[in-house]
Amino acid sequence: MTRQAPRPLTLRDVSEASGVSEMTVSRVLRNRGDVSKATREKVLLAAKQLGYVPNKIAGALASQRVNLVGVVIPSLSNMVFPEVLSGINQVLEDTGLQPVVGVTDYLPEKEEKVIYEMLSWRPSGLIVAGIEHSDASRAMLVAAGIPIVEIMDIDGTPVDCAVGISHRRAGRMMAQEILKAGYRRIGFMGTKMPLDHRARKRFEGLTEALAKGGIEIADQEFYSGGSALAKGREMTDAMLQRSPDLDFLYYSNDMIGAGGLLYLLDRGVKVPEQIGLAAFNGVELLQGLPQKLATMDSCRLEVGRTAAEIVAARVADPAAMVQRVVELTPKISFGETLRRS
Amino acid sequence: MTRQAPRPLTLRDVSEASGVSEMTVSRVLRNRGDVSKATREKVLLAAKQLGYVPNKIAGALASQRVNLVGVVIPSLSNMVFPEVLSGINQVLEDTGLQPVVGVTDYLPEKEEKVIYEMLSWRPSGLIVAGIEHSDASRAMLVAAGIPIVEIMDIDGTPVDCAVGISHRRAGRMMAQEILKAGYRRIGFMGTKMPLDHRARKRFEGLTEALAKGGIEIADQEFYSGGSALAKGREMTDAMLQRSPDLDFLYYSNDMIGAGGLLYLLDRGVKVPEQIGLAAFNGVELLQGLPQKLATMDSCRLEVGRTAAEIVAARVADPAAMVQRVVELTPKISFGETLRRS
DNA sequence: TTGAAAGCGCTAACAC
DNA sequence: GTGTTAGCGCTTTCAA
Repeated sequence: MTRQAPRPLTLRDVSEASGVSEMTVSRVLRNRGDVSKATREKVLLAAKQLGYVPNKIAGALASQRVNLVGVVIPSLSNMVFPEVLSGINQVLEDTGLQPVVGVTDYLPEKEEKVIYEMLSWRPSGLIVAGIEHSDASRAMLVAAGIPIVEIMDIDGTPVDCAVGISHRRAGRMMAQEILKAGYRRIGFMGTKMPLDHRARKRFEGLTEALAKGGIEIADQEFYSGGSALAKGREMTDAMLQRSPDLDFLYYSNDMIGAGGLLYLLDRGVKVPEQIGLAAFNGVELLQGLPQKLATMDSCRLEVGRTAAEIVAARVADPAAMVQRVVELTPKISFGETLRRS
Repeated sequence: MTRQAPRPLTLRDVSEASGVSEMTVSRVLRNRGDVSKATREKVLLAAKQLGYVPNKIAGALASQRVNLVGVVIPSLSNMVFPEVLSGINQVLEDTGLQPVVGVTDYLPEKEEKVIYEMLSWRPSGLIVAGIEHSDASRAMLVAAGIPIVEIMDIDGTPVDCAVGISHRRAGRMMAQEILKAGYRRIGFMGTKMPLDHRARKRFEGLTEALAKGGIEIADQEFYSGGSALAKGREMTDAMLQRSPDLDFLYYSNDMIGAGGLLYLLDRGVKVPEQIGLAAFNGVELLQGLPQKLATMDSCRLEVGRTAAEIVAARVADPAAMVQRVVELTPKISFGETLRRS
């Protein structure tokens, strides 16, 4: 039942097997410096035959260089974060840098822990979702002395760099479209927001811009946990029971929006004539719904790509000039659930 | 624009600041050995004031222990893998072990690269999705001398341990239900399968068991890329145009199944009377659909948890007796799209 | 083009 | 309870 744990191979083993000094073996394996073709081949052969896998721990300690980039995100179950990861991956793949993911579950204490753990591996850079952090987290980030990119939100003061959209502005933009379309009795549904700062900012932007048009949110409902699609149905049902006169429903994410849409269609409600709908994120899923939901693109892939590019540039040249705050512009997609004026 | 990169703090800095030897500082910071309360507090204070973050690279090299567990999965955009990760996380959280994720995009060459990179960090264990690997990958896994758990598929010979369901059996189980319900003209839709061994095995199990009932797949269609929900619609449309006499559609995953269901409901097709439907995975999303789709649970959370438990047990005690192959049983959920006999 | 020596920051093992 | 010594497996630096 026990698997024998053989002593892992070292450079020395390859050195002895090939009759070449450890130093030269190291050079061959890293493609550094000039090594004669003959030596190179001897070394490569020996390494392959032995099945040698270099020890990056020792390498990193000796060279003081680590090809790791920490990525700290709140969740993996919300599809938006894997998408950001994809963008990061795409860019890092060509740079020799490797992302290492940490998940915080939206908890500041856990974020502290994750950041601490990551920094203890001395990564070359760190990408962190959100621009709000505990004092302790900020202090660690500042002291780390590596490129830090805060992503997905630019409403605040970044530790170092920030890439993302303004969620307040996104909320305002949607509010303006809602007003322009002539909707007046507006209901809001979303996650409980104490810790989801981006959802909160969208809500604030929305209410602020609606207020300028002389309108207040007529009803609101929050959820946490469970199947978002099902929650969208439930909340929509509950809200329309309570406030049957609503003519517009804004959902803080696409999944609950999709649930709401399916619910209304089931009921034979005419969308967008009787009730208009809009959501947020622009997830791919929406493409398959019976009716296209109005939403806003949160630029997830581009956020990831840009953040990774900044890190890569700064790793390559610590003095590189990079734009400190990159604001991306969410595009509204009107779909078929928002009356056009 | 440049951020000064201060020399990172070392144990020595804490030692000097606190007037305690490096060794004792190390002991305090790791909660090892007996240290007087007074010393401990002096050290902790100094460490906190300086903002010291231990260097795990040096620690790992010195102690020959790394609290990392590699997790190799094909994709992050397919929700099933984040769910497995959740299970792994839940268990590892209490053990001091940390998952490190690598993504292969279903490509064997990339899997090799990812495994190689991971092993070069000398993790304490490795969890790999799938039981099919290139010879090179297998060789590395065998030679690593650490606990290896292959997950999500047990139809094959594991390198070390395996946890998951039998996809062949899952395919057979569903076929038996389809036959029992009296469906006869069956269409299959799924991803292109050359590299998705689990989907292929489900397909094989399905056809095999149908054959025993004297039935052959009447039509089939494969896709890759794009929004799965939308693809489900498109494929269903295409297939029913081509083979209007089908009375059952089997989808190799829930997303395309959901797309197909929405399509049929749009068209006013009576499900499951006119056409029966079934899919695979048991994702949460299905809860919000207008009609509950028949599916099978792939036990993702439990797979993750069990794999992590095995790794944790073997890390704690390399001689620990663990079950080599853990077969979980997928539960059929009949939903409302499969006629009951 | 190759090799030898020194040391990265920490911990195991042993002394006191 | 605390300190000292000797590496961990590599890479840097310098010499040949």
